[in-house]
Amino acid sequence: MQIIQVALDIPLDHFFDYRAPDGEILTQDDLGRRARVPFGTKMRIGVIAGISEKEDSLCDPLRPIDMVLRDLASLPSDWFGLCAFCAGYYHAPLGEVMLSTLPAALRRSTPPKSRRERNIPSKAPAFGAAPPELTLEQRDILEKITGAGSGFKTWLLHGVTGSGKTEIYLRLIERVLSEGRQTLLLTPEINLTPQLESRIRERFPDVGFACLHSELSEAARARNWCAAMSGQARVVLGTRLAVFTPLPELGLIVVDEEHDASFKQQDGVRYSARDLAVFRASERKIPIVLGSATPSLESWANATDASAPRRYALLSLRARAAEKARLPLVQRIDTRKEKLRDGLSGALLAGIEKRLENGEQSLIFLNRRGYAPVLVCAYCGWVSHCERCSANLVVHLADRRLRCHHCGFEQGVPRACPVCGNQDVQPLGRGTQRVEAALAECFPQARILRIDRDSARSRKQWEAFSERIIARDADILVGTQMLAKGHDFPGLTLVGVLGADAALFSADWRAPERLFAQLMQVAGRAGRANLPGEVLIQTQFPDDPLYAALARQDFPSFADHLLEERRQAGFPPYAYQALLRAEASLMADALAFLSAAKERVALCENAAENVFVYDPIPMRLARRANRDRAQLLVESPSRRALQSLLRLWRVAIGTIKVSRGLRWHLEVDPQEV
DNA sequence: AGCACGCCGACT
DNA sequence: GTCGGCGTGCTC
Repeated sequence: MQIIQVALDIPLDHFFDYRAPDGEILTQDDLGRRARVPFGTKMRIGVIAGISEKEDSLCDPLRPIDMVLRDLASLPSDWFGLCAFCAGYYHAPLGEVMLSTLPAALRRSTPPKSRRERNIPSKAPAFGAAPPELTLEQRDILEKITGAGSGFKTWLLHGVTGSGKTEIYLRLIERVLSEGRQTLLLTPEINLTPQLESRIRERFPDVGFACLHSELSEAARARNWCAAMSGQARVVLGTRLAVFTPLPELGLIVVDEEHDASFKQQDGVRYSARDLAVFRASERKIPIVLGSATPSLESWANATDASAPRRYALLSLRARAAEKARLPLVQRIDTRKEKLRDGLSGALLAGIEKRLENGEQSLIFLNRRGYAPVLVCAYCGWVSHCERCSANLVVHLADRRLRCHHCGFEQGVPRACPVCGNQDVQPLGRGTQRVEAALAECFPQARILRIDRDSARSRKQWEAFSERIIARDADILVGTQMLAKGHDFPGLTLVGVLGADAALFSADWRAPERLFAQLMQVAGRAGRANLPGEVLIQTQFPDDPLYAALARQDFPSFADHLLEERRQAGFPPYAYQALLRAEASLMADALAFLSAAKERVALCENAAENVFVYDPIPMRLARRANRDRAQLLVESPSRRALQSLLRLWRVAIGTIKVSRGLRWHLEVDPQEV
């Protein structure tokens, strides 16, 4: 009798055995097909992961598969390999990995009808818009990549904004297309970078193209995913979830903005799409290009560290490619010496004034939305604290609400202090709304646009803003990191940076690296066309090496400096980490669970050798939405050692009796510790 | 993870 | 007398 192993979205490490549907015999061709199976009292969709033969007498009484779904081709074996690697490395149940990476529509029995074909692809690639002339540097880099052949190699392409990374991607894609192979292009948050999509479509108008991201409708996602799997789509552009898309003729992977934190999945299976992409390229024996103006320190170390194996090859684009455009001039404004008006220095105000006179645009970057981060009572010291979180409620004056940015709780802004009744309640600190208001007062004639998650909620709104900016229908832009990504704004010649200092002294030791990347990115918004750009950074610490390196636009020396610090401190990338996180209604329960887990490390034979286990501690945001959160860090200089401990440890943790309502999960290579 | 089974308190 | 609380254990 046939035994069919079916992967189901159940947090257990094994598959479930079924027999074939009555009167049917499955073939190897059914491996990788979806199947509807009875499970408990209900039907579920799973993936057929194994077919074997066993003598009838040895078989447990198995339930039959209800139906093998043959509407789609079978999932290919390299897809199984990728899922298995992901499950193994991130210690997630394999069935959960396999099912959660399928488009939701395919996890149901009746996937959406494939509607009329859109952008019918012709197999022969036709090329559209004439490509721009390459610079010497670009040509050199392309020669290096193509000269290395079509086998596995990881390239780290380091190039500042505007240096022409995208053109390199397009040329590589062109080449891969002409070889009859597919390209997978991963990008962080697609709604902020619609111009990448349009550039690809323009350049390759007759080539099958599909994008994959969470803003697509369920049906569209399933359709595009199928187009990728069938080979109809030759170029696939997507966010992190697209790394799992089956691509039968994959010839190249590109990860743009490879340092971006959004490549790491933050819930469910906590994988890094960038790292999985490198694995996938190595398995498929194809090249992969990681591109960034500010590579992650992990990648930078892999490409430059002389004391470690060089896993990546570094390619640098130093010059801006576009028409004689120069790097922006970065200046620091010492706010200890200057008197500020509503947080704005005279130099910055003068700079804005000048741009207004010249009909150019200014951008004020402040990574804090809302009007003010907290409301305080000047009399009794009451602060607007969230009832459910260990965080303050942010003042949103636009709609007179206090809002928690962590749990969504909100209430009206009180007229008086809820504790002592004093009327003197004041917003403390500054967010984008407050800066917008201050600028409106300073420059009543200016057209000011505020762009943050509150004002640009959808891709549509964001695009409408973009169009207004490009049409010069705005003079001053105030915004968060949303503004740092995306479109080129040709009229923009001044970038002002406010409130960046906090990241220099953050408890999160990755904060400086993120700040540098953000500032580099936002600085790159200034002066892209023929107009030279200027960046003014307001700071109390103008001598900080971060700002000094930024003023020189010198990522390599800043990265080398940080890497040296990390090496001495034994931090990643010179150590490998994993976190065990727990959350419960009571902090004591979460901590008790983690302590029990720590004790069980001793049960893991000698796998704990060379692995350091810290003590359980409350998380930085200790309480969120009425749940107390704590974590336990484990760390090792050896990835292998860490992995072998995690394998045993996870099983041992599973034996801990947990009180109802306690949740836990393991996170490998955490972003924030 | 769901979902059933199961064994003890306050209600028509 | 039952409706329902959530503790425990299983799902091929």
